[in-house]
Amino acid sequence: MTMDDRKMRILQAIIDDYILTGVPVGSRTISRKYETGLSSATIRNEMSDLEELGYLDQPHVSAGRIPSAKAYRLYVDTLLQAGKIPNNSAESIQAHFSGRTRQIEDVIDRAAQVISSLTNYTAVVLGPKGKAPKLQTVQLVPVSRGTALVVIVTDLGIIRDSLIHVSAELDSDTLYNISRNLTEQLQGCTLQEACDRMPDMIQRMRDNDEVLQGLYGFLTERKELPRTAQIAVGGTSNMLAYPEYSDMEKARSFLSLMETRDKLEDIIRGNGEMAFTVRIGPETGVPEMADCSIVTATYSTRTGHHGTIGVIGPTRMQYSRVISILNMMGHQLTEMLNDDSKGRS
Amino acid sequence: MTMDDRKMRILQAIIDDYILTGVPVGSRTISRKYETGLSSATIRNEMSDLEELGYLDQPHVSAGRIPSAKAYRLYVDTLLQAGKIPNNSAESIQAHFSGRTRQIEDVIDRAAQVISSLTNYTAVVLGPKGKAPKLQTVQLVPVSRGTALVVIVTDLGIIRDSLIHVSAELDSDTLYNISRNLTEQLQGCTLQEACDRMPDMIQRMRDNDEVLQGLYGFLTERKELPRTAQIAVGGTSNMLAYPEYSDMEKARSFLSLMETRDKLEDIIRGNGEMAFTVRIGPETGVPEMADCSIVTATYSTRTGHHGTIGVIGPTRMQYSRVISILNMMGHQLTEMLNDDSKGRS
DNA sequence: ATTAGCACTCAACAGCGTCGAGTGCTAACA
DNA sequence: TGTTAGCACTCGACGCTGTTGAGTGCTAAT
Repeated sequence: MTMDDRKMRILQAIIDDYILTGVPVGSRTISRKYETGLSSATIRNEMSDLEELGYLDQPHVSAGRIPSAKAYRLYVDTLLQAGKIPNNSAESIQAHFSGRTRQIEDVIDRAAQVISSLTNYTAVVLGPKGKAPKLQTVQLVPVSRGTALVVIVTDLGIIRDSLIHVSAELDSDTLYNISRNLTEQLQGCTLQEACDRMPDMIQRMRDNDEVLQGLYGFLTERKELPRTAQIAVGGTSNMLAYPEYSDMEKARSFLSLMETRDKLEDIIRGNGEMAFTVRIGPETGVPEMADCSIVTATYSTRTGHHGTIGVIGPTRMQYSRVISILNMMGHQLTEMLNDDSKGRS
Repeated sequence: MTMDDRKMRILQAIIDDYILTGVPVGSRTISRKYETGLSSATIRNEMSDLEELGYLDQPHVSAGRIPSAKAYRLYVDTLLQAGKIPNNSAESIQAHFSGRTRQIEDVIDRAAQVISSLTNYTAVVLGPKGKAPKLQTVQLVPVSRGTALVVIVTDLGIIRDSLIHVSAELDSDTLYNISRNLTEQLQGCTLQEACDRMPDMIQRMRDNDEVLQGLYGFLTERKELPRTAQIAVGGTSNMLAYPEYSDMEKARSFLSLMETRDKLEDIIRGNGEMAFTVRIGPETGVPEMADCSIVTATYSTRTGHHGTIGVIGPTRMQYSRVISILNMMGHQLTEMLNDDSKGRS
């Protein structure tokens, strides 16, 4: 027995209906609402076949069928092949980003909110990441007598700042000179390389021992922390609205997963820099998400780093809608982050 | 009829038991577990009195009693009067802050996590706020040809940064000179004052028109945004574990409240700078939190600004434990933020 | 190949009795 | 007068039962 066109259409109808209602769908429903040409009995036979082929599951004998992960996979694949991604709601996404100057954190945060409110699922947005960021500028800003703020600008645009102690005598000008010196010597280095070079520099620049030591300590601490990358989550409460999560225990474990940002980042970041990823149920590799799907898209910055935006929802997700929205949002972010007049990367 | 000592002890016992179990408590339980000297019948009479006085509610006639908000209020008040705040777990809080250099955001975030994991309730931590922050330093850091990063340090320590456009000719030194100039003129101003002065300055410093314009735009946008103050939430999923929230709809509205940071800030920030606040049930003024309590404490920075830490839990919260933990944490934060060698304010 | 008909299955739901925790009242007691 | 024992009563929780309805699978007819 093999998959023919009619089976395909019936499967499609079943999936559509299930996505809509969330209730196991029976042969009668399909015959009435979708495939008008056939009687329920015929549909029944086809459904029986589809079950044997692994596309349908039956919660129990006298209930309707629900699509299996395999069915969703097929569904999504044909969806993507056909390029059936509607392009509506473009302007509405833009409308949500009204302000002009924006920090990357704000943008990410906002994006997560917009996506979640547009989709009614949970949205996750990850900041840009990729090859090791390169130093562009190092600057020491005097704050008060004896303390200075370290500002480090990388091509990722991530500013890491921290107070360090400096001797009280160092005035603004001196700090500036040190900064220029440092910038010249370290420009283009990765954080790692900068760390490696510091001991050497400390040797040479005897005078400003204390400053450099402080900076060194700062760098060694920060260099291994791309972990605390920007991550924003929106609409976690949306998931509770779906009957899939009417089980409290499930809901709890899901929410607590959303709270542990580290794990969440691993899950979302996932496989590389593909434009799209759709992981369905078990494909997510996360037991807590056995009946969730994750759809991700990427955006990129001027400097060639990639960020990820993702939606987490029940397996019976409105895939085409979600993919469309993520698509739009990806473009929108890429645009915003590459256009300096509006934002910064 | 009036409140005597025995009634008080019985009420105490009822509250303790209810906090422990979450189940309406009956006269028999009290007679057996707590007030061994009296029979259940006596307790019953007393409970009947307590109900009449408004300290107990009866979910239905043949169930036990549960404490009313008024009872919790009395309970907490006597608790605070007696100064019965245990001082354990001090070291354990310290242990959770291991790293050295820390950004305020990290500290806040971490604090929320620590509190929520220690209490098993939901924790909210607000960054410092108070009188309008005063400018300390303004610095323009060159990023790439034609763009510069604005770094503004205030006595709140909040660094607001944004890219602005500058003419490509301006090199690092020029930017530095402008920065020094700006710093000299604006030091000690509030953001508002700085905004007011800018037009004047733009007149005078013709040369650097573009830079100042950009800065002006930046300031006007930022000055009204103490709203996006730092706020961190931890352990929202904890609440789902309490039977109070076994109702999905309630849980959802609670979670969605936790997601709208603006409202949340208003709720937590609450009344001024009192060392402690305990708001019980209706006292919170938030309908979604009709059966929640909110306990808050404050911490302060070297510069006299105050931040707030809060715990949100069911009305039958372990008040003494929570208050104790918040107390410790408040001290800990105050200490960390005032000690420059460990953190920065 | 499709369809109509029929027997069968099973979750959901409502009704019913039982159980047990808890109350309120009254009468007896110290 | 305050305390206690006893008893009738209430009411949610639980388990059992029968009914209903959606849905299937099979078979025979078209």
